[in-house]
Amino acid sequence: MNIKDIASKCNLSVATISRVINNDPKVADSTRKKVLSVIDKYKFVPNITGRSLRTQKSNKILVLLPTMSNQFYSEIIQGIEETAEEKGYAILVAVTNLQEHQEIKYLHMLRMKHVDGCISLFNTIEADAITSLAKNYPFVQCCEPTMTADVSSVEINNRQAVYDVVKQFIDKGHKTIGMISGNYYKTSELGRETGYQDALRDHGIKFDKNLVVKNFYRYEDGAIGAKKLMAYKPRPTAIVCASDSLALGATSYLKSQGLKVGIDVCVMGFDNTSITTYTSPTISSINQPRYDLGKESFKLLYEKLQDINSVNKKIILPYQIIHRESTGSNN
Amino acid sequence: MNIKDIASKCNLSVATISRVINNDPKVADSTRKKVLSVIDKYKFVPNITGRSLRTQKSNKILVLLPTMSNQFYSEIIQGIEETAEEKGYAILVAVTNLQEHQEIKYLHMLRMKHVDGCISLFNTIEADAITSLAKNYPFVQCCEPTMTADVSSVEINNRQAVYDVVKQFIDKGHKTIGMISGNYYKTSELGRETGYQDALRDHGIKFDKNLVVKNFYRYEDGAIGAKKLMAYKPRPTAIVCASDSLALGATSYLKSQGLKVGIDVCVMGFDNTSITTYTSPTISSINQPRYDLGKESFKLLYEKLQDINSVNKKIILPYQIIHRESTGSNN
DNA sequence: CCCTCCTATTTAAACGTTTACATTTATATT
DNA sequence: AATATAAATGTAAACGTTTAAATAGGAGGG
Repeated sequence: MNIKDIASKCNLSVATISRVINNDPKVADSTRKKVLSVIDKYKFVPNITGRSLRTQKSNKILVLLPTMSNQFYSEIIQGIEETAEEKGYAILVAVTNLQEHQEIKYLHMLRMKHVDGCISLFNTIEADAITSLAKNYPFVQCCEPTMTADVSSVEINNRQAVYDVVKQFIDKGHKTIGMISGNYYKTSELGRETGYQDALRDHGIKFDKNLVVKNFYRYEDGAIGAKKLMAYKPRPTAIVCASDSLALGATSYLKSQGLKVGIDVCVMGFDNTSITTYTSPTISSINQPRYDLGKESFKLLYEKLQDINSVNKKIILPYQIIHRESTGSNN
Repeated sequence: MNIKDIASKCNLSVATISRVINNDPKVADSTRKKVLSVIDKYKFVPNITGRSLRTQKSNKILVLLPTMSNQFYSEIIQGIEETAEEKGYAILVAVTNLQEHQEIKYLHMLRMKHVDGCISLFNTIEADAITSLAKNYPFVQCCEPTMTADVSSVEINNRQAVYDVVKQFIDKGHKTIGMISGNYYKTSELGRETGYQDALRDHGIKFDKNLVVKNFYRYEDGAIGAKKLMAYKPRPTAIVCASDSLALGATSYLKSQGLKVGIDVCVMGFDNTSITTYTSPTISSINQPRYDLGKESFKLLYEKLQDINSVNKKIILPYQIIHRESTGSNN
């Protein structure tokens, strides 16, 4: 069943059928009604490949993830998906596992026209490559824009978020505050570390690099980080972590040492993933507006899909600091 | 740059170029070499849409997920992806959020020929619909085959897994064993509950439905379930859960009541997601071979892609019971 | 030198759309 | 009624491939 079959059943040309399908106003109401009824009767659905070939559009966009096993991305994808669907785009999710060759392979889909555009949650390729990619293809970075690359992006103000948290700690009387971070050396991570340093500086506390432990983002690394920090003299009374898994690992180490988390030592996570409420104590965290990060990313991409030469925008969305038991809150 | 351009640069017809691209043996070695060098020189990549239109194949398969926010699916998808790629298939991930209309929408991609086949991790539509779908399109169910549907599937023996766990508990002297399960009433869930009942029966313990609490699969439901079970007289000394999140919730409730998990009460989870090692105590769990579940699913799908009339197979893969602190293990 | 039989290559149709352009039909204007 | 204008519909090319069927070019046999 194709458009030709429908045409012959309607005693019309394929062009008219196509016009009805595409809501072209230049077709008589009576004709339109007849065509629609036949389409409905035979449950005809236009072949997307034929359409793609003719229009040179796939109406698909690629969403590039570093990993599937981070709960954080789930809601971002939902935000992208629902917004994209409204505009007639389907999404295709690919996972790089932080492998550059995988990333390159998937980005190739843009050049091969398998997809019309791409929203990337994490890139390992260098800034120049990103800039040139973004110049030639609809491309948006979400949460983790590549520094110095000229590209549209959506993120939160990571620096300010950690700044606020550290300031709150200081205001509450904490004098020795540690940080457990990662070793990706990417925008969000560096922003968070800068926020930490800036807050200390602005409140008259001297920065000591021994109070910042950098490693991977795994649970274990949180525990290792906490152990190192607890060896510092005087013992830190607050720790801000660059992810929830780090905060969780840190918490577990602190508990194992008989320290009361939220009383003896406060711990702040990052991303507000659901795991923060599954633990004892529950973990305070910085919430990113995940759904909206996805939604705004697609909106930016859509501008590029309409006009590849449209100006690159950098969108910053608000975050929230959520206090739970690990920072002494009881709710 | 299309196949025609390459042809004219080679002074050959498009047919020959196409043959080279598709490794057709009926082309002279010298010609092949020349064509390949030109293709390489211009970095030509065949347009997939043109090919799809002509061959009536998309070389894409759909992977249908109930949710993105379950760590469990991540590795299954990886197994599918890597196996699919070897055969030249790309995967397209879609999320139903357990909404039937979403599921129907995505399954429509099969009929619309957007994808050549589908591996589904969870279906809500009825058995007859699955059977008829599987008869007409390459379709495989992974982990959660629809009962009574005639369809290829891959899963573990859920009944046996729980049977083994309960038997181990009994062998260790436990007399009162509770279960916290879900209320999906799907194959895996019912299998797990049957395993629980059968193990009790086979070892002379009378089944009491008050020792099985059914609710959602959320963390909270684990806590609620544990609370109910702890009210039972005599107090259960072991609990087997239908998921890790339930086990986690149960554990947190037990701890809040001053009970030592792994000593006073043993808790067993299901799926062996990474969270089981992030908690204190660490949670014992039943491991499903996730990567292989994905891999074997694609292999089954591939048989269907080759011949839609090939016989439906049911593959059962092995599981492992992983003991951690929550069942008294100390490693 | 002619014929047969391969092998290598070309030709042209087909896949299912969309759309610029051409044509027909209806309506309005004089 | 004749003409101009607008609206509705039709025609045919184009998108980039693959692949039957046709054809050309040799090699080998007689």
